[in-house]
Amino acid sequence: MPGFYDFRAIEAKWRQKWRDDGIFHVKRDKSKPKYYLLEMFPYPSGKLHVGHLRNYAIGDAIARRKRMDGFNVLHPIGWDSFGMPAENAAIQHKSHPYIWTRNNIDEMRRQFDLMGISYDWSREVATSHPGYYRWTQWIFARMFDEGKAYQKKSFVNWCAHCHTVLANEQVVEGNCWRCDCTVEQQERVGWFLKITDYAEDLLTGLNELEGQWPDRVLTMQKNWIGKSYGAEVDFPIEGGGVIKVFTTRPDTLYGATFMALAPEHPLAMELAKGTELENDVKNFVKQTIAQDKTERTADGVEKSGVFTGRYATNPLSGELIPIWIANFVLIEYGSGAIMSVPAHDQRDFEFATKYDLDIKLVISPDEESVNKTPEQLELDSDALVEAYTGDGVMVNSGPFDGLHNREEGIDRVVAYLQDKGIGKRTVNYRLRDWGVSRQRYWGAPIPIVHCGECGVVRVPDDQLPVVLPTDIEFPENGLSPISGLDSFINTRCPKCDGPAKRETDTMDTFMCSSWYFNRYTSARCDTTMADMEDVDYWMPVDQYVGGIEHAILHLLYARFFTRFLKDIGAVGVAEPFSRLLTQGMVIKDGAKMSKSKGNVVPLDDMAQRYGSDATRLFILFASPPERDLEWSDDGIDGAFRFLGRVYRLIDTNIDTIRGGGEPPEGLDGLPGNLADLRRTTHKTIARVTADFEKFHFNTSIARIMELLNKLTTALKPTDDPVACAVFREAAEAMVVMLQPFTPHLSDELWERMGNNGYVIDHPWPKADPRCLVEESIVIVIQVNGKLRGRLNAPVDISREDMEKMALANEKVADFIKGKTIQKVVVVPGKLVNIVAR
RNA sequence: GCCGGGAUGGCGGAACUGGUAUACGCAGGGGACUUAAAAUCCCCCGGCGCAUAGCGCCUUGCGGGUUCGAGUCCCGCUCCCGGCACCA
Repeated sequence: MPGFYDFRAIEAKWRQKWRDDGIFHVKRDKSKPKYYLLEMFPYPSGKLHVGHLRNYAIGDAIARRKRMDGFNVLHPIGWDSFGMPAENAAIQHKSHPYIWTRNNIDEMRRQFDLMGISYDWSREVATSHPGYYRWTQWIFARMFDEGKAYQKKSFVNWCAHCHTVLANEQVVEGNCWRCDCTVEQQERVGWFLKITDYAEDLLTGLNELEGQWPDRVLTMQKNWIGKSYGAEVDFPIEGGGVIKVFTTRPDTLYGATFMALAPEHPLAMELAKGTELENDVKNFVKQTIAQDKTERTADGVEKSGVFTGRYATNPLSGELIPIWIANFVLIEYGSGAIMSVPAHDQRDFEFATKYDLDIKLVISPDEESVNKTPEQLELDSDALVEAYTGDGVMVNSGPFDGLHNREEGIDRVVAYLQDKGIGKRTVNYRLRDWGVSRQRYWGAPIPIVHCGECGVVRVPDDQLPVVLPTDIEFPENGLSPISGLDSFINTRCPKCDGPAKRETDTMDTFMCSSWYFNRYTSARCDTTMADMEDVDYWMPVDQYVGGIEHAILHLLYARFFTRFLKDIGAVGVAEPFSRLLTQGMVIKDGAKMSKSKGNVVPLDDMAQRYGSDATRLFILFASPPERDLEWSDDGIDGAFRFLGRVYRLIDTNIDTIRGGGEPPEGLDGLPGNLADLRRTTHKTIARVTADFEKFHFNTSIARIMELLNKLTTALKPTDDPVACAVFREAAEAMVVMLQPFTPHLSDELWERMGNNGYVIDHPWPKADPRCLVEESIVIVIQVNGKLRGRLNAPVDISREDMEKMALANEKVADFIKGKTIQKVVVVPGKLVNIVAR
């Protein structure tokens, strides 16, 4: 049946051809500029829905377009296939995570292929494959050797439901990022990566990403790293020892009237030992630590504390100040101890008021305060109803009195401390080391052996990978199956060959995803993590596409890994992702589309009803990429109708189109209607090209729809070779520009129009400036800024003529009747505004 | 509380650098084709008013301002979304 858009047959046919010809298979080729386009690889959770598709449809459009621009495009895909859902599903179905994962990967691979995404499947990786995690372990080993991976006992985030430790980045508002359960603090031994060694570098690196990454991602990372400038100061404890504090306000040191330790601080219990307050302290510490962190740090929670019975000396004023333990002091920030300046810090103020501690004003907004007596200043302190956190003149501060706190005070106090050897200028970061031990099974084993003789020994490179045993059973108690698996645990020490035990914790899966983009450059390399020549050719990723939810997690970790890998010479770049696009969520019925919400639209259904092309087209048309997208079942109908119209128009006029050769140059000599069509064709090319550059796919598609509307009215059966040529040019431009969105249909129509090869290998069309020339222009006429008429005028009309034409206009006359013309504004080639009052 | 982002027809969304607001699509209405329906094609479609082939007024969350002219710039609000939040 002519004109019937048989998308099922068309899509199957072209996918087969692409596969047979291996057209997405790329090789390193130094004669061509490279372009590395990457979408964040998925966790293989099962069936894909249209919400998932968005990420890949955006990436594919860019990858296809770049190839048309002559780039050697690397567009790979793989699977972030270690992780808890597989393990949980396996436990539930009495199966094995390996089976579950493999089945899901097979299913998702099929669906990606069904969508016609231009992946080079020969580079597919799966993080749970020993050929991959061998190199994750290898990187861990390098980190161990460089002192960047270490073991320590500390308070860690524990999710009882998931039965594992979580990194700080994986705790969202006190809850587990996966299961949303409350996270508790537990003291445990675990492995950490020294991401803090890179804090400064990760921060300054953000500068070069400005304009290339979304601002909000940069801001979020900056806040997360949380750099602050200040000083480290030693406070001697009466009776021996010192307490180190970090402060951003050395200028207020004279006002420090007490100290406060975090309950977890090692000195907390020790100081109270032997005093009559020992029991109170013990109770308070126990109670506070037991409290979960959200509760303890929640908004409006009252500050509370307990006196240790001990004193320290304020190193500047020489006064003895009491040492307290306070719930609002955090062990993980700074040194876990603070100097408290109630007059100038709101928290300290509240605490001091509650426990009746001294408040000493040392910064005054009022210049005259310098001349006040100590008694008067004391009265001022008593009069405070809240902390004064602003700037001013230093008072009550010995030799520093009279200095402006910020302009001079901070520097002078720090210089003094440094001089006396009791403090120094320093910066402090909020970023903590990354805890990577997981007490779960389905992850890469940490390549470490514990030997009674040699201690902690890393597994030598030639014994990697440490294979995750697959012949396991899940114990009832929720523990990892390998934690009690003797055949795995018992081994020999690589150093002394004595009996030793394997580490049974596995790695955080974010480690697996922190370097995968390197692996794609030489996915089957078995001598190293990635072949150096390939990494050098392909890295960095030119355009990364993914969800905003990884603004900190994955994107920060990957930046850290890349810096480390550069330091050891394994990669050549420090920043892995030159440009980042974060796509919005797909919303249905007011909520993010997700399996757990039960509002998913399965991809298979859409492919079956409308085809892959229509599904891809709609998801790119409905909203610009960065914004959220409201899924509409009716909307996809429209996309499908549009493709049907494209198909029908070309199919039913195929002879006319095929009759056209190269159109003549420019617009000269073309009859009006053809000149008009040709102008539209080239204008559309110009606009689609520009919009695509900015990834405004929605408007790109809208322009192509306009071209179709125009061509539908213009295209008539004819033998005239010139007309045929103009029709053909329009039809081809449309089909070629649709290729990044609807590749199957484009190739089909391209072939029918008598062309060889694939559209993706055809260059993106160029707008010919000679075809953009307008015959006449519309001049807008306004009176007092209001639209009163439009006129056709020659393109080269002069300002004077524009003004004359406007004033001669009847409508204008009506509106200026009885008024005086005060001014005439002429915008050449655009508009005339007559100001009459 | 602090830091971002946003608010445009019934809906998703357009609008270059301050210069024709509502492109494109959806939904809706009317018509053609058909025995009928689907599909397709054509027309209409922000609101109000009137002397209704037309004309006028109003309209981009609210209130001001700058300007010949503001969806766009400035000031002050409201609401929504996201991030951070006792960070010393």
